Formats: sequence, C-alpha cells, structure tokens
Amino acid sequence: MDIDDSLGFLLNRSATDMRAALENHLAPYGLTAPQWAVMARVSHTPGIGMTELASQLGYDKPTTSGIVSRLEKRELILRRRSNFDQRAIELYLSDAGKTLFAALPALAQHVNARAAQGFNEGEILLLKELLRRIRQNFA
Amino acid sequence: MDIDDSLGFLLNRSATDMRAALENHLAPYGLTAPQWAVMARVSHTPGIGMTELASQLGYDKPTTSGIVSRLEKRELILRRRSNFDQRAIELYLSDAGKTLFAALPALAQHVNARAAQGFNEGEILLLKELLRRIRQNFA
DNA sequence: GACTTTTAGTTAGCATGCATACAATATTGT
DNA sequence: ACAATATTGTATGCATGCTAACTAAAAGTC
Repeated sequence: MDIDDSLGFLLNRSATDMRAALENHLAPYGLTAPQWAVMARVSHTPGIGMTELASQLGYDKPTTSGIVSRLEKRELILRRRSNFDQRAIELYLSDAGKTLFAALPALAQHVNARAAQGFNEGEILLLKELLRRIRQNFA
Repeated sequence: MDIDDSLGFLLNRSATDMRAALENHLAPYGLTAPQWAVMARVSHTPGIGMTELASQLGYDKPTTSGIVSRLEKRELILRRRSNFDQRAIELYLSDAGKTLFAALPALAQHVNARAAQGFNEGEILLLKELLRRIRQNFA
C-alpha cells in the first residue's frame, strides 16, 4: 500500500496545500494564515477573549496567545484588560490592524474558489459533511 | 459565515485530529507521527535516500533531515554514505529501530479504522477521491 | 580539461502547535 | 469570612514544517 493512498496523508497534504495557497496571497502583507485567521475573528468579534478565540480557531490557548503576541508586537492588535474580570483580556484590532485587514482582498473566497475548481456545489457540501463525520469519530 | 464551516478549517482540524489519535498510540513508544512515518518508509525501503524519502512523505528536505536527525540521535536509524554518490546517503533502521518498529501494533490500520467508523467502503473511496482533486487544484 | 549548472543534503531562522507548569483572579462550599 | 477549587491567561520546552542560504559532489557544456 502506497503511503499517499492513506487517509491521514491525504488530509494532511490537502490541508497543507490549501494553507500554502492562502499564505501565498498573504505574504505581500507579511501575514501568516493563523495570523490572518486571528485578525478575522477579532475583526468579527471585537473584545473577544483569549479562550473563546482559541476555541473558535481550534487551537489551544498557548498557541493562540503566541499568535496574538506576534500581532501585538507589530501593533496590529491590542490586548486590553477586562473591567469585569481582572484575569480576562479583550482583543481589538488597532487602527493599523483595521486598515491592513480592510486592505486584504476577499482571500478566503478566492482560495475556497480555487479549491472548489471542478466541483459542483453538492460535492463540496458532501466533502464537508464527510470531514465533519471524520472529526466526530475522533471527538 | 461561521469559521468552522470553511473547507480550510475542516481540512486542518480533521488532519490534526487524526494525527493526534495516532500520536496517542505512539506516545508510549516515544515517537511522533512524522517519526513513525519515517521509520515506516525506511523499513519498507532500506537504503532510501533523503530526497526520495522527503518526496514520499510530502515534506521538504530540511524537515525530513531534521526528523531523521532526531531518530539518529536516539540510535533508531542510520545514515550511511553511498558508495556510488558521495553526496547521497542511505537510510537504514538500526537493530534497535527494527525491534521498536516491529513492536508497534498495526497503528495505521487502527487509526484508519477509527476514522472510518460509520462509513461504508464507497464513502471512504469517495472522500479520498475528493481530497485528491482538491490537491490537484493547488498543484 | 576547465567551466557552468544540477543535484543531495545540511544549517539557520522563524512561526506554528502541542503539553506542562505556573501566576493571578473568580467562584464555590462550608 | 475563608479554604478549596476552577478559570483566564502566560511562560517554557519541544518537534514539526517552511524558506533561504550554504557546501560538496556529480553531470553537462564548451
């Protein structure tokens, strides 16, 4: 049995390929895919906390904290202490972060469209459904 | 649109989940998934070179070289200079490596079976086919 | 044969991602 | 009120996985 016939290999490679395509578009802006994902979530939900952000991204907290720290160092994102819970922080895009994020073309759509080349609508939905079931089996 | 509805997210997460399950089984042996994959390939093709190994695994050469180095440090794998090409190396499992690899239960099958729980044969084949087409779109 | 180009592999640097351990604050139980 | 517990976030260490830059040896060109 050939290695590139295994489900794990195919999942790994297709995920990596798709991510690489995304990062190709992000490179001119100096962003990585996870950084872009963080900015997208914070842009969508200003004031989001670290735990909720990590949960939405599917990362653990240390990973998410690290990505946020690198974005903070570039002054694209702000950590603010919550007034209601001294442990919690609220995340916001800085003005520079908002400007940069607004300047990004519709990257996700573009990469998704490329991934879906040659597929019909039903096939994509089916693929997503199968992937969700795979995840369920490991939950 | 929810983030966990995107194809990229689903691919990434299902690949990570499956890999985590594999590493769960590998942990008692002190191996990671890529390390196991390297040992499996070298076991299958003794004397394989670094470039060919990297190609089969879908990694680049520096990544593969690093994984091999960590296995070599644990004396599970051997780097031998080729007699025909002074640049090339040939990879072999050490005796300890062979013993360890032989002691591993049929991990891939086990994890694959778990991933495929609730799927019929056709669905798995279809999923693999869809993933191959995704990869083609980014090739 | 000398020169150029390829090819095999490593080194260095960076950003994930993970597990573990920790500090600080909130919450709960009594 | 106060001790035990849970929760929020960070620090650390490690193994990927990538790009870019490099060395050494082989192959092609003239």
